[in-house]
Parts: sequence; structure tokens; C-alpha cells
Amino acid sequence: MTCTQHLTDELRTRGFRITPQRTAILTFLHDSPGHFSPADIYTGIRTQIPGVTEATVYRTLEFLAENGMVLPSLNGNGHLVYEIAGRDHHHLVCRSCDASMEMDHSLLQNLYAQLEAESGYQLTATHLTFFGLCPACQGKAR
Amino acid sequence: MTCTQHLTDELRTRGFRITPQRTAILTFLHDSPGHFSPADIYTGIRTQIPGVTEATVYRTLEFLAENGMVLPSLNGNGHLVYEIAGRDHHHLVCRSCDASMEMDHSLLQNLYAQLEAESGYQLTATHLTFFGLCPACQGKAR
DNA sequence: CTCAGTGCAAAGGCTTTGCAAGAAG
DNA sequence: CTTCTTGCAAAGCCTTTGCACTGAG
Repeated sequence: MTCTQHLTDELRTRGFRITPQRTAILTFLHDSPGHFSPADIYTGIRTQIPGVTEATVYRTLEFLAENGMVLPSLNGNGHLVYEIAGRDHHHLVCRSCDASMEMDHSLLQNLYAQLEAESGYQLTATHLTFFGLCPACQGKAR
Repeated sequence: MTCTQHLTDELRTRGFRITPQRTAILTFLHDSPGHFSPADIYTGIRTQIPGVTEATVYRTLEFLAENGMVLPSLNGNGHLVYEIAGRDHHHLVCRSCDASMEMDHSLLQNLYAQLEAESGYQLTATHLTFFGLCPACQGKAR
């Protein structure tokens, strides 16, 4: 909560307005540790903001992403999902059941340094998604 | 060409029919080293197969992917792109201009082994996409 | 000949956009 | 008050689907 407070203060400082819609989406993502589709978020906040529309959710998420407060990434189906910013980690997603787990960025630090040196690209430290089969689905697949 | 020949033989062996549409898509992807959207591929083959439709391109790509002859992956916009199978590598995509380069899987082998051991997931060796800023866009961004 | 595969056309789902009304500062 | 945001509704885009015809084997 102090964390969400901090984010809204930051927005205000940059000259943007703090609306119930923006607060609700930030709070929703802050209180839920996973990554969510626009539809998930729409469903999650419509009880608090009765008249909210999906268009607003899309616009607000894009706005928050531009300001670095939420992180967009792609799920296994190629759709955008969002999560609260501020934690440096990657995702491991099961191709079969969409289960996911996090892995800390520290595991990849050496690799990133090596790739940057070899390619000249400046890599985005977050948002990387590894795909695979989770232990449960490995069993089912046989 | 011997390579595409081999792929069509393989399809025939599995009991599928070889159609001009399937051959054209395989040949197009085989002769072009990058990854392409269904629309790219549709544009690329419509001169050879005048009456072809986008629906057929989508269906054929899905069919070829199921049979391991093309690899689907996601571009930076969350849309599916396809490339010919058979090379074990990953992609590095520029978030700004969509430029991309390849990196060999060998760079990631140790990391993959470590992640699999720690997570229990069985990782997909191909299709991983790293995002970042290419050297050109790093300059522009300043 | 047979039936897998295609073309056609329409529907579907997610996402974006224009515009006027509404609310934050 | 000013103008940034939102709601509403419609359009857009990419992708999928149903059905009857066609062509590969």
C-alpha cells in the first residue's frame, strides 16, 4: 500500500491525474503477485469501479506501462499480460497448462552480460519468458 | 531443395497429401532465412498460387508446425511468426525497430540445464526470444 | 473413386479509436 | 475553469470456422 501510494505520487509528480481507475488497476496488480490479461484486470476491478469499460483498462495499462509502473509481457498464446513493476525476475510458463513460476534475474545475469557483449544489443532485464512443460504435464504427456 | 524434398517425402510417408500450397509455403520458408507472419507468407506465395487464401495459409502453417516442419514463435507484438525448422537457435529482437538476430542454442545450454534442474520444468530448447534495444536504436533513444 | 485439403465467406475475439460527457487539479 | 480521462459505441485486425467443391493418391 505504501508502495501503491508511492506510485500514484510519482504519477502526480509527472503531471498526470490520479483517477479511481488508475488507482484500482495499480492496487489490483500490486496485491496480486501474478501476471494478468486485460480481461482479468477488467473483471478484477469492475466490482470496485462499476462503470469501468474494457477500453479504459487497455488505455490505462498502456499508460502505466509507458510510465514503468507495470510490465507487459506475452503469455503462451501471444496475448499481452501485465504485472506490477519493481521485481526483477523472469517467468517459466508451461506450454500445456499455462502454469507458471518465477525465477530470479540473478540466475541469468552472466548470460545477459555475455549476450550483450557479443550482440551489441542492450537487453531488457525483465519480462523474459521461458517455455516448457511443468512437472505435472510431463507426466500427462506420456 | 533437397531439404524441402525431404520434408515433403516425410509428409507423404506420414500419410498426408502434398499440395502446391504446402510445397509453396515450405519452399518459401526454406529459401528465406528469417521468420515471417502469416500475412508475409501469404504475400510471398500468392504469386505462385494465384487463388490461395489467408485461411489456407493459417491452416497450413498450423499443420506444418504440428508436424515439426516449421517453428512458431512470437514477435515483439505478440503475433505468431514462423520459420523453417531444423536450426537450433534463439532470437534477439529489438523492442524499438523489430530488427532481430539469431543466437546459437549452445550459449544457453548450461543455463537451460540449471533451470531444468532447479524448476523441474522440461524446457523447450528452441523459440526463446530475448528483447532489447539494438545498437542502432540505442543511439536514437538518447 | 475417396476423402483430405482448399476456397469462399462469414463469424469471432481481442484491441483500438473518435467523440462528447465527466472529473481531477 | 481547463484539459486530461473516461464511457460509449463502433470499427479494425488478425485468426478461426462451416460448408461444399476440388484435386492428390
